[in-house]
Amino acid sequence: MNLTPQYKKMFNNALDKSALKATKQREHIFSLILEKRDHPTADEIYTRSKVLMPKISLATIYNCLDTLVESGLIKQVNFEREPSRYCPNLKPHAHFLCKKTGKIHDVSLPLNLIEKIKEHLPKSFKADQIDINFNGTIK
Amino acid sequence: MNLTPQYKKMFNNALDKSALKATKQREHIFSLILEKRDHPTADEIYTRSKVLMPKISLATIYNCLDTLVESGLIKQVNFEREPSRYCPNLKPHAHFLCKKTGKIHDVSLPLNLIEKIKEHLPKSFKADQIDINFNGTIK
DNA sequence: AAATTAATTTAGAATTATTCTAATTACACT
DNA sequence: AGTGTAATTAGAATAATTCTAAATTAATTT
Repeated sequence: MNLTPQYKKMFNNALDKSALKATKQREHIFSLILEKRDHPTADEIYTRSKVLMPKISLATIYNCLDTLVESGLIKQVNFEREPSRYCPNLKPHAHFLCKKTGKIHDVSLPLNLIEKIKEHLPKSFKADQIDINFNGTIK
Repeated sequence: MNLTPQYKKMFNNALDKSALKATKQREHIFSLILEKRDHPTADEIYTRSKVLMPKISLATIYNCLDTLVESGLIKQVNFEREPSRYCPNLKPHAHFLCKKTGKIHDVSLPLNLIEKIKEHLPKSFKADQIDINFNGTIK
């Protein structure tokens, strides 16, 4: 529940820019995602949130996660039919899901590689977002 | 419900290799996905299947789709929290979801570009699959 | 600082996609 | 044709997410 001054500033700016309010719940959830960078699901975030904020509701978790994604503070990660996960890494990167452990790992990618992939889009396609997801195992 | 001889052979081989049986339902669903290459959901496939096979059940649709994916005849495509979609294009390609129309488009990619992306994985990461998904709009 | 207003949170119900269960049917092999 | 195992089926169950409507709160105005 304690954002560093930089993150606090980032948090306020991002919400301000999207005309969203800085609430205790949003800040708490953002800080939890920053703290343990393990791509938690909404339900895991719900459990962690209740430690310090026992009255928070699951609907609020979903609402807050949506607004944090919308304001660009976190990213939503989706693998197949699994529940959505959330990630505070805003640098260009891919995700790797290990079948054995079920854990997701960030794989950083150079921006110019991502640009290169985008070059294969037809001219009329304007991409807002690109998701690169690997499935496999880690020895 | 009529596969060309090539696809029929491909269908039988793929199921054989995985020790799965060639059933009317599996063949029907495979042929529907090949026929209208529009990335349908399980529910859309259910509706289309019932035209010629009115007694087919939704559970069978899910079962068959899973076995077709498992045997490598089709690919499963997932975008965010939307229902899974299915794609018969087995060439290396990405998917582009247009926000305006909700339609998914194939974007073919050279194999060597995909190899290049994989080079960024740590040595111990063995990728079985890579999904590249764009979100955006088409003018 | 109190009042206002619109956004946010909340609990619980509702929805949606998907999976499970247990009985029936059909494929592939002899 | 008969046998054994895998697949299909209808319907119930589950899991993740969204919706609803009332209560609360943040930010703004007085």
